[in-house]
Amino acid sequence: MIVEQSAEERIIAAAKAVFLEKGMAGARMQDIADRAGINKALLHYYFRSKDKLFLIIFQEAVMSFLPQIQSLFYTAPDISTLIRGFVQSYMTMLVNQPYLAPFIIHEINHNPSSLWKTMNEPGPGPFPIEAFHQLVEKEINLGNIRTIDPFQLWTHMMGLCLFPFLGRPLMKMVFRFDDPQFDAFLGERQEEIILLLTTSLNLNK
Amino acid sequence: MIVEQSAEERIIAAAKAVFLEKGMAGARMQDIADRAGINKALLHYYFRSKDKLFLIIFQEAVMSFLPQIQSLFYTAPDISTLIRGFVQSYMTMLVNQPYLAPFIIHEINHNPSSLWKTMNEPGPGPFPIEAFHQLVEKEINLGNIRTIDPFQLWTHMMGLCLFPFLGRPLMKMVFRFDDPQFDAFLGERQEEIILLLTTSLNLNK
DNA sequence: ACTCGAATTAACCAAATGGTTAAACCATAA
DNA sequence: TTATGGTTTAACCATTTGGTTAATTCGAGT
Repeated sequence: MIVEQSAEERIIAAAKAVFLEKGMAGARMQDIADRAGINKALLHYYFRSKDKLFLIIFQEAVMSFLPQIQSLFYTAPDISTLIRGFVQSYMTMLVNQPYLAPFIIHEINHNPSSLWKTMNEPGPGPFPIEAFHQLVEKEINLGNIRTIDPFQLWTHMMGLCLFPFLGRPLMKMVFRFDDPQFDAFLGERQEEIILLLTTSLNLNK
Repeated sequence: MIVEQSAEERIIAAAKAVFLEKGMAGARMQDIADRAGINKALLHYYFRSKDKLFLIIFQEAVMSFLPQIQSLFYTAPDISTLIRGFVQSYMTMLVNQPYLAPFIIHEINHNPSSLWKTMNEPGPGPFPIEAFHQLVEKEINLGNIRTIDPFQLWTHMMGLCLFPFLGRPLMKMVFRFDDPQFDAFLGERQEEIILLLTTSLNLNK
């Protein structure tokens, strides 16, 4: 059954699809209108310009995954819990929205300053890097993990999880995987990342 | 002193700069012409179209780093040597050409099929994933490293090295780093990646 | 000095693209 | 029934953009 949807909602959905696939520079207002099944003028009636519409989509994209991740960094009692929780929930979310990460990263790369505010202000708030920093240092002092720069560890966690989604087509070429094979690979990857990090940090006892 | 450069060379240099910064969709032929200090018609005189020019730049970009990496994967006698050599030469190259990785990955993501051939044929040849596969299995059988899927290990190596370059602006925001701080972070990262991988693989003896 | 072909440019063109306008449509309240 | 106000559209506009043309400049060979 088809759910009733207002024109505005259909526009948002269409814009999201087009922007995530083509990026700001590659997206076309006409494409969005066609996809939403409405006249192009209606786009400008609801959202004044391409930039305005893009900003809304970008904010929505950021909000759709940052908050849940951030809460983990605030609440996790120890590194082991944080790593497990992060890897699992982050990769699950990425599997469900595979275009999200490449989109956000690409747009930030091409317009860092103007999109910065968007990521900090009202919505998600700034990333709680301090909380993570303190947790890591606490664990080091307790002798639970080896000495490591928290920034390096954060980058490990992010890079290991994100890279397969940023470079999926490239990896499919190199590995000669089809989509099912790649998805299986992603499924196995969660435990592998957790294993890699915990063994190297001396958490495996 | 200014080195004499033919118009064609200046065009290539300008095109490289513009394409790497803005991507195919965001690049403008007029920008390239201005940057090269020549008339726009001359672009089409030397290179027929934007697509043709783009393809040349893309191929040049791929060729400027794939070959040296590939040779490592062919010649390394053991995993330990491969990891050290790869991380060091790969990250050095990325530091020197920070736009390269985001550019290639983004363009492949947006046109996988048509750029595929480019990456395999004449130039670099396909990535030697088999050689890597065999090396890893040999080391596992020799008991030198723990059991691990070679594809996962490959992804670890790539992701750990590449991610800071793909997400640099994002990370600068989260870490609140300026450029010197981030570069210092990158400098320390080489040894940290090597440490992470070797400890987790039981190579630290 | 002159010729000839390659290099270079100003001017131009057609299509694409973001955006606007004025009219038409349509539900609802008086 | 008919105002009324929000919604939707066809037609249009100005600018941008990739690409072309025809003329001009320039340098090497005669």
